[in-house]
Amino acid sequence: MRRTKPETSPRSAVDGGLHQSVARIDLVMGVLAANAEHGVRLMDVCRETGLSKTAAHRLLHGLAAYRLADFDERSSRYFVGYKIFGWASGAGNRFGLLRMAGPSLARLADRFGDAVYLLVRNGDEAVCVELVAGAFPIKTLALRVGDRRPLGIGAGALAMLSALSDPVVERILKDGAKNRASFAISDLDLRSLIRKTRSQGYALVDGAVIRGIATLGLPLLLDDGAPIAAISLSTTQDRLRPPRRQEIADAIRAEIAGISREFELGLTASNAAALVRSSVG
Amino acid sequence: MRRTKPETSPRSAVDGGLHQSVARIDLVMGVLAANAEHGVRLMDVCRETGLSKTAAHRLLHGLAAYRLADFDERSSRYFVGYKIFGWASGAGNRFGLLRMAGPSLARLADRFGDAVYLLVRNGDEAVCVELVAGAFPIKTLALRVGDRRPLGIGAGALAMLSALSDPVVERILKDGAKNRASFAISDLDLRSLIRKTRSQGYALVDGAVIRGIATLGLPLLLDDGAPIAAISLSTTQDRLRPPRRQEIADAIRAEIAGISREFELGLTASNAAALVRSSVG
DNA sequence: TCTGTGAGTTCTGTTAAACGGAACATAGAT
DNA sequence: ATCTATGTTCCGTTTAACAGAACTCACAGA
Repeated sequence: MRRTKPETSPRSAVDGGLHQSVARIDLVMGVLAANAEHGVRLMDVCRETGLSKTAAHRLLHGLAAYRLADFDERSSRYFVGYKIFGWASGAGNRFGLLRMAGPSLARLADRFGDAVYLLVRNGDEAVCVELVAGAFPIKTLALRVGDRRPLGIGAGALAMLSALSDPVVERILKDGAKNRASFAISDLDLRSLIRKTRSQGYALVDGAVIRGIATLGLPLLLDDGAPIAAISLSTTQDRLRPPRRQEIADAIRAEIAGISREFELGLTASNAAALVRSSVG
Repeated sequence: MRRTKPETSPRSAVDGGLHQSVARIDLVMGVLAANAEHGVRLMDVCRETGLSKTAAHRLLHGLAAYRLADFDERSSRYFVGYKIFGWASGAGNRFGLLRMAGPSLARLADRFGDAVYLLVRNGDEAVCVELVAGAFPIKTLALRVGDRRPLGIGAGALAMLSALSDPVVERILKDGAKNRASFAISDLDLRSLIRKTRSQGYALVDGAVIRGIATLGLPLLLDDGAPIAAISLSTTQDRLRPPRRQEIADAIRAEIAGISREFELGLTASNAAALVRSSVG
C-alpha cells in the first residue's frame, strides 16, 4: 500500500494539520502581500509556499472568487484584492480609537510639520494604526501603517513599555529577546531608556532605530495606568533638539489628555481591559 | 439511517460547496469587519452567518491563531486582527501607483486645504486607495480608504467612467444599474454628467451624492486612453465655485501629468493592461 | 443557597471538501 | 518548428472540517 509521504507535506510546513484552511489562506495572502507591487504567478506561489500546483491553483481561484485576491488574466498574475481595505479600515478603529485620535494626529502633524503616528498595543507588540505625514519637505517615515515592532523599539513602543510595571517589563524583555535581535539595542540600553523615559515623561529615540531619524512618543493610559496606545512624532535628529523637543512632548501630552477623556467616556471597564490585552494569546 | 439535513446547511448558504474554506473565512471576516469597533462574540457570529456554533468556534480560533483575528479573553470578543493592515498596505501599492501618487496627493491637500483622494479602477468599480485630509477646518470626507463605488458615482469614479468609450460606458451602465440604485442619480442624469465631464475636461459632482459636499476629479489615463485611476478633491459646495474650481482642476491635471509620466516609465505594456483590467472577472 | 438559562468549550463519528498526482493544454523561448 | 515551463482539468483518495450532543461555567433571579 502506498502511503502519502509525510516528509515535506505542505500542511505540516504550516501548522501541523490544525486549521489548515486558515493556515493556507494566511500563507498565500502573505505571499501576495509580500509581492503586491508586481503580483505573483501560480508557480511563484508554489515555490514560496511549498504548496502543490493544484492546491495553490484552487486556493488562488477561491480567493479571487471572493475578491480577496485580484487576478489579471493577461499576465496571469495574482494581487492582494482591494476588498482587504474594507477589513483593514475596520481593524484600525477598534473601540473607536482611531476616530477619536484622528483629529489629534492631524493637528500635531499640521503644527509641527513632521510625521505623526498612532500606535496600538497588541500583546507584546506595537502596531502602527495610522500615520499622518506633515508638510516638512524632508519626510522621515519611520513606520508604515500595519508595521509591527516589539514593545520598546521606537519611541511610541518605548513609551508604552515604560508605562508598564517592572514585572511586566521584565517578562516582556525575557519573552521578546529574540524578536528584538534584529534591532541594534541591547537589553541594557533598553533598561536605561526606560528609566530615562519614566523620569522625563516622554520617550525619545534619537537615531538608535533608524540612523538620522529621531522619534518622540507618549503613551495613552487608561485610568488604571495601563498603556493601550501611543502617539509619536518622527523627524530628523536636528529638528528634535531640546527646546522644540519639550514643546512637542507637551503638545502630544495635551492631545492625549483630550483623547483619553473622550475615550474613557465611551468605555466600560471590561471593554477597556479588552483593548489592553486584546490577543495576548 | 439518520442523514444530515441538506436544507439550510450553512455551506450552501455561502457558495454551493466550492471554495468553502475561503467562503467561510470571507464570511466571518466580513462580520468581524462590520462590527470592528466593539467586537463580536461567538454567538453573534453564529447568528449573523448561520454557521453552527462548532464551525464558528473552530474558524474563529483558527483566525486568531494566525492573527487574522484578535481575541479578548475577558470579554470573549473577537476583532479584526491588525495583521490585516500588513496585507492592505501592500494592496494599495499595486504597480507602485500609491508610491508615485502619494506626494501629489499631499501637495494638493496642502495647497487647497481640502481632502484629496486616490481612486483606482477595479472592474466596474472604483476603490478608494488613499486619502489625505487637508487642513481646512470643515472636514468633508466623502470616502474612506477601502470604500467602493460603482463607476460614475462620485467625481473620481465619474471621471474614469467618462474616459471610457461609449460602448463600454453603455455596458457598465447596463450591468451596474442595480448597484447604483442606492444612489439618487438616474441613468439619464449620469449620461448628462458624462457629457459635461467630457466637454469641460474634469468631473464635478455638486451635492448629488452627498448633500452639501462637492467633489471634483480627473482621471489618470494610460497612453492608450484607458483610465486606471483618478484623483479627486472634496470640499463644501461653496468652496468649489467657478474661479477656484478651475484652479483646482488645473492643479490636479498637472499632478496627474507628472504621475503618468513616471508611471509609464516603470510599466511594460502587459503590466499596464493588467492594472486596467485587474479582476474584471 | 439553590436553580435555571445562555454562552462557550470539548468530544466523537461521519462526510464531503480539499487533497496530490497525472494527464492535458497553452504560451514563450530557442 | 520544437522544447520547456507554466497553467488547467480530471479523478480516486483521504483527512480536515463538519454537526450534534454532552459538558462546564458564569451569572441572575428566587
